[in-house]
Amino acid sequence: MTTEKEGTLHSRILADLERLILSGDWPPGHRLPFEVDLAAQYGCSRMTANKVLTQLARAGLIERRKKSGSFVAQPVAQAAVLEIHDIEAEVRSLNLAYGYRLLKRNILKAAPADLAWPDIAQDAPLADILSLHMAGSRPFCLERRLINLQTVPDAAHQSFEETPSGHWLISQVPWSAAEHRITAVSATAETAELLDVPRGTACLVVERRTWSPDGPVTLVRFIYPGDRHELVARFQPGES
Amino acid sequence: MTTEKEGTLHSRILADLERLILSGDWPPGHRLPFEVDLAAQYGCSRMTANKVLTQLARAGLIERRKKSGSFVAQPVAQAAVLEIHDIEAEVRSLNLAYGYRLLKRNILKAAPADLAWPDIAQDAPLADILSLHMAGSRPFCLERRLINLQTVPDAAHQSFEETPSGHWLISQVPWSAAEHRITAVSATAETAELLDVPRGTACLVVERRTWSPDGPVTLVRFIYPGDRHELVARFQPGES
DNA sequence: TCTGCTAACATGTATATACATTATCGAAAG
DNA sequence: CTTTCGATAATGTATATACATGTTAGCAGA
Repeated sequence: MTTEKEGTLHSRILADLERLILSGDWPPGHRLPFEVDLAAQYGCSRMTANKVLTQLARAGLIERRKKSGSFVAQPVAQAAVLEIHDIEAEVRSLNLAYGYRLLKRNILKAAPADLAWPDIAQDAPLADILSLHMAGSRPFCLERRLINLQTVPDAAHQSFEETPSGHWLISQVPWSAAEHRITAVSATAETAELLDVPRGTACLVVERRTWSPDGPVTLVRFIYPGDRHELVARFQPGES
Repeated sequence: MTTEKEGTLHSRILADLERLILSGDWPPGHRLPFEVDLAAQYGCSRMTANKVLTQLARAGLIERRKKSGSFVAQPVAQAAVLEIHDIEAEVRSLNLAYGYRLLKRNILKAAPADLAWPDIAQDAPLADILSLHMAGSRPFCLERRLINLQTVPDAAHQSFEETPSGHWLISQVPWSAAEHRITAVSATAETAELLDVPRGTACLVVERRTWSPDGPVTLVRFIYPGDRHELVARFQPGES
């Protein structure tokens, strides 16, 4: 009855239930108390219990069935949150000076042969931008970006000489869905030279496709020297 | 579950606000109506408006400030969901036969020199397991795992000759927090031989640390030949 | 026995209300 | 002119209540 936790009733109930589930005391499939019982047990109203259980259900920890009650969910496939940082912020967090260099910029009348973008028509007009992000005096990351000019026509008139295209795009396109593919490759001769690493160095490749409500926006491929970079993904059950 | 039906007031307001934000009609920084105004506008109570806004805030679409109001969030740091699949399921989804081979299994009285595990005391007893996951007749992924015997003492008595240690652990340790680090490396001579790839091949390395409520559970490093594997992370605004 | 209706039960959604919390602004005090 | 302090505005949390919805169990009737 006396839970040592401080704070709101809501968070106290939440913490209690989470602990019981995460610790395994309540195994998957176990039925938790009904809303009315929870309310009685904690001396709160059913609304409060309902909100806690709803939140647990959203977090995927429990499953709710009408008439039957609420049950501890089966531990499903882990979904970890991968934070894709802004490159400039990432460099600065390493206490290094950030630099940006535009290497190439073309307007294409059709998709390039060396970078496939499945969502795009073969003859879609594209901007094709190659640039380099620097950390201090060393190359940090090579960026190759295609922008769909049908969705973002203004990109055709941007030089991207000073501003990284990613920054500019964020200010243009509101919210978007994204998909990331992460692979490893050996640096080709060209890549190795641009990144100033030995040829064949293992590199981390992050390919991101972005959509806005209006359609595909951009495909961007980042190449990081693998020994100097890592992505971090965290999984906390019952977060938020 | 939260797949609200079309009819409910809650979901109608939610859909409306989401559309306004995602479409860019309300750009980042824009202040949305106060709870009382929303309630008036939709003819509902403030509680209902509050729940909708709370949900949008949890989804990361808006930011709430007392006294000031609620504002459309900046679409900056993208947090994408990385699905960490079970290896066996992953292999089977490629329509290949899954195979497992235990290569080495030791009980250590102290942390090994070649695989750092920051959360663990230097003299902690560990199980050290090296195994290979096969897809068809070819090596798919090399797994090196340390298990903290203080948290999972039973691991000392498991041979892991037939069952991958990951499967066994899931049945032992209920739920857990995890952190993944993803990097790229060139295959060492030993790695290359085990994976049956040329020496120096770029490989994707996924290192996962797992905690249970009782303490650190396991550190595992998966090495995939980079040209045969990719990780996928998706980001959908307004989920959960 | 099988079917179909009903009653109950648990959750889902919504309302009105109350008071707590907190950031901000402006006015009073130093 | 600066600091402090309180009023105010907005959100945060909680309550009691009401009715809707979907699911199950059990009972009635053919």
